[in-house]
Amino acid sequence: MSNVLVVDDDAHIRSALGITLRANGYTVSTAPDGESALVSAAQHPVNVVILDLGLPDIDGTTVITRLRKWSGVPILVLSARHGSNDKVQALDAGADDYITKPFGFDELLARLRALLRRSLEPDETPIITTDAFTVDLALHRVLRDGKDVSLTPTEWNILELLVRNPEKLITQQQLLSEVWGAAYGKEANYLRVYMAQLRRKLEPEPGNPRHLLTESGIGYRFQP
Amino acid sequence: MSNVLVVDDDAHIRSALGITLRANGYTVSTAPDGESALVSAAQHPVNVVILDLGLPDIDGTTVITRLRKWSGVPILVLSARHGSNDKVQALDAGADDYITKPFGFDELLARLRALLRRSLEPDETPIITTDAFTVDLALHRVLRDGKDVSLTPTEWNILELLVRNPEKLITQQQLLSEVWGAAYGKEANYLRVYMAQLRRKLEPEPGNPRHLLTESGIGYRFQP
DNA sequence: CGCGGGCGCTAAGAAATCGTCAAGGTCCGG
DNA sequence: CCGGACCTTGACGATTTCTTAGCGCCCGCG
Repeated sequence: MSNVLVVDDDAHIRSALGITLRANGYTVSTAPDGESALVSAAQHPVNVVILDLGLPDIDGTTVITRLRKWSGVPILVLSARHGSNDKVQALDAGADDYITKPFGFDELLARLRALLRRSLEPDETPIITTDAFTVDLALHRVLRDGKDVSLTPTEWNILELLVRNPEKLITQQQLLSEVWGAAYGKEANYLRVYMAQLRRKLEPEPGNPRHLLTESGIGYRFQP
Repeated sequence: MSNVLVVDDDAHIRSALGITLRANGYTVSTAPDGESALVSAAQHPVNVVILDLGLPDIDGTTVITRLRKWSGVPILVLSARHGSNDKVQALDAGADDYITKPFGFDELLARLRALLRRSLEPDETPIITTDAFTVDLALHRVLRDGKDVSLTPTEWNILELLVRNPEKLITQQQLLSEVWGAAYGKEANYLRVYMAQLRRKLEPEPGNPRHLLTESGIGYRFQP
């Protein structure tokens, strides 16, 4: 989940925001002043910064400017000041949004979601590649020699489970209960049938598999 | 220079905003209601939209939702309502910022700059083309051999979901809950009926589809 | 060497899913 | 009130997928 850095000199606000944000699934770090905020932001990656302008050490606008020197992280400004001058300065310094106190938590959360929606990286497609074939988990697709291979639902379920755990041994029990259901603990025969089909569709040499390996008596393993 | 689309039913506000924006170097187009706003945004590229929520024809959040179906353009909402519910709904529908009236022009301009800073490139054309047909997501139109194909609302919803996720397998559950609602998880034969109709209208050879593919037991896939 | 268990492989029947058609049903404008 | 557009629903063979049984192989073991 997303990581939020809360910068505010008031310990009560830090605590309240921290609790609310954590309750909504964010991980939270806090800083009481500008210097420590900049240090904290530099030390571990942050997805969004909530920044109170009234800091004891540095001017809030300066914090924004210094942060923007090296980071493009979205910044949401909190401020007690309603004057439009402050807003313009903060926004032009590089802030992305500006809320005046008092504010509603649900509005703050909605604005946070809007900011994170923008900065969410173009979704990384989990793609697994081997010498012989390519599995695209997001598209739900398998390629071999550039052509896509059509798998039945059961074949796909087995392949997905194996491919999501590369090099890891998956026991027959795991496979059976994951794909067929908990009641099918004894039907090891199914596995032989479907592993044979998968190898026939994916392995260059089905009789001598190099990626879908058998661990005799225990289960199967996917080798990238 | 950046192109701004101003959507407001009040001609005075349109005029005042237009003058102010042009004085600041923006090019401006305007729309008095939701429908014309959507058409305008579809016809020529827009860098940012300023949207009043109180429109005469469509609900403001609906405008946002429909725009977001095909465009990632930043949206700045103007509203007379201060209630946090409205804000949350608009922001979660896809808006990027929200100002309540009355507002200062300099604040509006600063927020506009903040939005434009993030999105340099104008949005891409939301038109998907295949050998057989062309789908214009913005205008809700489908062309085949240069001729308009008329689709029913349900047909369009299905096609849109598939076409917005090219090459991606969409499960029957996804299609049913997106198009009919979450309660229709089991009515898989609706899909068969409508996929047949879509193929009859769009595929050169409906019995042997090349773009609207079936993944037996799982769902459907659009192949450009 | 003979035996048995686990595995690879095949194929046929059973079951589920799919494409297709057509018969209502509903809603709305003329 | 009627007609048309649209959505539901049921039924049918055609196709795909699942299940099950059978056979031969390899390998460890008595």
